[in-house]
Amino acid sequence: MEAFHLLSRGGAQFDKKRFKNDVQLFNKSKTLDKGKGVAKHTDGELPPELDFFKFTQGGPGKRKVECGADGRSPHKKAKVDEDDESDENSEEHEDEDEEQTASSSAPRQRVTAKGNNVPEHVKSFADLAKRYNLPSRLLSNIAQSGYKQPTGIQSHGVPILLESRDLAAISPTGTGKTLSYLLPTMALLGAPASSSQSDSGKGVRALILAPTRELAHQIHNECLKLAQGRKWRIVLFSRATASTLADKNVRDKVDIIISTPLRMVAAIQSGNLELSNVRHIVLDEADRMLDAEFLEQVQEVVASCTHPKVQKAVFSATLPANAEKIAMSMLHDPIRVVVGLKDTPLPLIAQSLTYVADDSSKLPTLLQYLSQPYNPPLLVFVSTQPRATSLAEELVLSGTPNVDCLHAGMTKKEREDAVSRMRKGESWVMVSTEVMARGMDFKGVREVINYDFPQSVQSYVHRIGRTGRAGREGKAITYFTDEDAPFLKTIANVILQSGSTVPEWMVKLPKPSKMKRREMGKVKRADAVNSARRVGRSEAIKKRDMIAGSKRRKGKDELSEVPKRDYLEKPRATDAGEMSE
DNA sequence: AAAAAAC
Repeated sequence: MEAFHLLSRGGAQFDKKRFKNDVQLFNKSKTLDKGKGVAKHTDGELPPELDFFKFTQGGPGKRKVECGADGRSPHKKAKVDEDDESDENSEEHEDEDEEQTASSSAPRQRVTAKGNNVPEHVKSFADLAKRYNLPSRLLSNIAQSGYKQPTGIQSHGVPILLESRDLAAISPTGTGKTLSYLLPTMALLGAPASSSQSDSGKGVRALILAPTRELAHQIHNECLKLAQGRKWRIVLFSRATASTLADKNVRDKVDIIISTPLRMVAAIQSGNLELSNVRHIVLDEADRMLDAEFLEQVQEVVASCTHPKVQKAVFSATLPANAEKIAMSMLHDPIRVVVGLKDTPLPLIAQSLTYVADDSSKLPTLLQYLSQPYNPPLLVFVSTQPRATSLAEELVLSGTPNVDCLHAGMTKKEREDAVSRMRKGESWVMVSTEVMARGMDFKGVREVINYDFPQSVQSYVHRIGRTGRAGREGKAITYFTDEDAPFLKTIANVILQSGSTVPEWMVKLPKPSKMKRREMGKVKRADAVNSARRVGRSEAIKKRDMIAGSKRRKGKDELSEVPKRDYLEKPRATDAGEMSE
């Protein structure tokens, strides 16, 4: 572990023996597979951005060095989606992203596009601008935001949306989905409603829905970057902004609303919102938006968008069959674009599983992990709000510096503050629930720990997708107990699929039986009842922050209270804001 | 299969 850390800073020689010992120390954990993640520091291995075979199916066993100097796979037509049988009515083309050059940081991924008359993808933003005559201001804002080459989903998805087609886009975490829908939406809106050039009718014209406030906020920020220099009215919907829209004159000038579903439903029902002029609807994290709890709300919002020509698009890194069915039924003559492998984490993320026997062994394991070098900020996922609060508290009490916590039981302000500390790099260990699992783009996050086992493959993929963003490497560790055993095989297969390795016995486990699942359900439910009380932010953290706050006012050395750990890297600021989902 | 999140 330490060896890895030193290596990742480029400061030491890779020592296999030492590394092996460390792995054994961590029980069954396979921290890194065959040097993944340290490849660029060892001789003879391709740096990840050139390692296209990471994107082939079947894990490392199949990794062969048979690509040419340009790294192109000779088997690029090989099908890897089992549900890709050809369809009489659909046109299909596949290719690997050709726009990516060897110097590009983002790796190539296989892209498939299915549907009628699929528009040709573009190779660069310049191509895009030329073909669709994009506003120059929009283009310069894209450049200003640091986007250089379109990612797979951008080069394929943006033309589809610009040609006013409906789209279901499936692209891995951290591959720039947000820009893929914001750019065409803004281009198609043409001019702000408040400008004289606009003849687009009155009222909101675009709607973007996301499952959490934090994500809506982040999308809003991205949108504002693209909007610079023009008088776009882009509203992050909240109780406060909703009430300002009660004024019809204000409402008519709004171009884009970004919101969570329930907030929209409330506004619609209050009669203060008119959606009949909406021309573009985007569901981000579409599978989440279409699951049981959100579906009705989303359907109500979509039904309120009564304009005859509404373009709809859904985006996610994961889209289980049932969610896809619902999504496709909402879309009109859709094109389905898949980048990489559906429901599969990025190969850039080195994944491992760590056995921790039972719940009480998790904390010692984590503390031991934190006592060794790690790359802050570290994101730690737990299953419930009370567990988030109490784990954060335990960590603070154990002397771990800069521990933070984020769950939906906290106040809006507490949540905003936590995200802002994270963006500033002030949080070194962030304990959180599923609320942070999707879409959040903290560029500095190199490590994710699933302290509690994820409840679904989708959850796993999204949680660990908080690292390995925009072509960077990442590392994800998942703790599992005896109780998690029934679901181990499923996650092990996902890990294998994305190019990390797992012990052989895991894949040989029997399929989880329904009996076992039911038993687990009982245990978990009892657990939930015991801790059902509403929890706020950890008292220990509040106290710590008060102390830190008063120190900050006196001087800038607010860390003098916590034990110095000079082996800790300085956390990177995580708000560079180039690319997000 | 279940918790979290949404107001």
